[in-house]
Amino acid sequence: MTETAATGRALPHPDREHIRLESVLHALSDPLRLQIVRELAAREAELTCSQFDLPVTKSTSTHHFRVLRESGVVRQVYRGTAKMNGLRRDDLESLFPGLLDSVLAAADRQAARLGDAARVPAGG
Amino acid sequence: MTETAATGRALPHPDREHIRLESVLHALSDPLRLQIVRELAAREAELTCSQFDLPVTKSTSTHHFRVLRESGVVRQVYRGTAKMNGLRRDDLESLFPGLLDSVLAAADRQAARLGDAARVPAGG
DNA sequence: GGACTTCTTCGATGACCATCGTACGAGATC
DNA sequence: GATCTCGTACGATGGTCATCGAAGAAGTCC
Repeated sequence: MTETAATGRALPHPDREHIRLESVLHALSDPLRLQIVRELAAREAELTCSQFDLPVTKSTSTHHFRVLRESGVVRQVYRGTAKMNGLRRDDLESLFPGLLDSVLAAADRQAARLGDAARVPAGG
Repeated sequence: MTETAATGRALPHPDREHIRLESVLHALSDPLRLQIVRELAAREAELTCSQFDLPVTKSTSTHHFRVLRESGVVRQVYRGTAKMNGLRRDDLESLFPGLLDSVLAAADRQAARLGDAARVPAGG
């Protein structure tokens, strides 16, 4: 099958009302995690952890995804052996209107300004 | 005199183009620092360090103000023995349009939601 | 000049964090 | 069931960070 596993392992997520601004800002203040969120936003789709080309080992990668999940920025769901990551846009928008978009726009701007372009903007 | 000292001690600030989004987010991700920024924004004026009622010692306070200054969030200027703190609204707005306001609005919203009200919103 | 106020600097401390490597667990495929 | 892929868990490590207390520097006021 193709939709077997999502049932097996469940991951702990904070409820919408437990998401804290400080935690979200902290999650986004790491370059790697900000990068992850930017790609997630740019693709507007759920992505597996391994689809991100991160310059760190898998352990470290797991760590960063967990920080993003525990802060309420992303939602993670198992699909077979893969773990799908999706931005919690609705929850964030409801709690902090405009915040995520401001941060994403700021990140795009800064990337363009610093020449880090060719990463997310166009969509690869 | 009343405007003697501003000349004496100068404090290092990042130029506008050296302000990094990640550093700003990191600076804002600490509850105490976010509190400082909220008060600064609410009062729309420069405030001395001691006008903030922070539940920490002066050393710690100095530390937090320095993080805010070095990340480019606030501008600090000596005025006699006091140190005036002002939000770098223009610089931040120019670099990251809408970001600061989103964060401030998010902070107000969260404070209201969590019952931390009576702090900044009304202005005392 | 002496006392007072305001903030700084230094050293220490305990917490947290980003990183790694290795070993393991859960599904998928054959 | 063997094997492969994807991600987790654990332990270690080096770095940063928030915090404090005590001593000091800069300015103001009498």
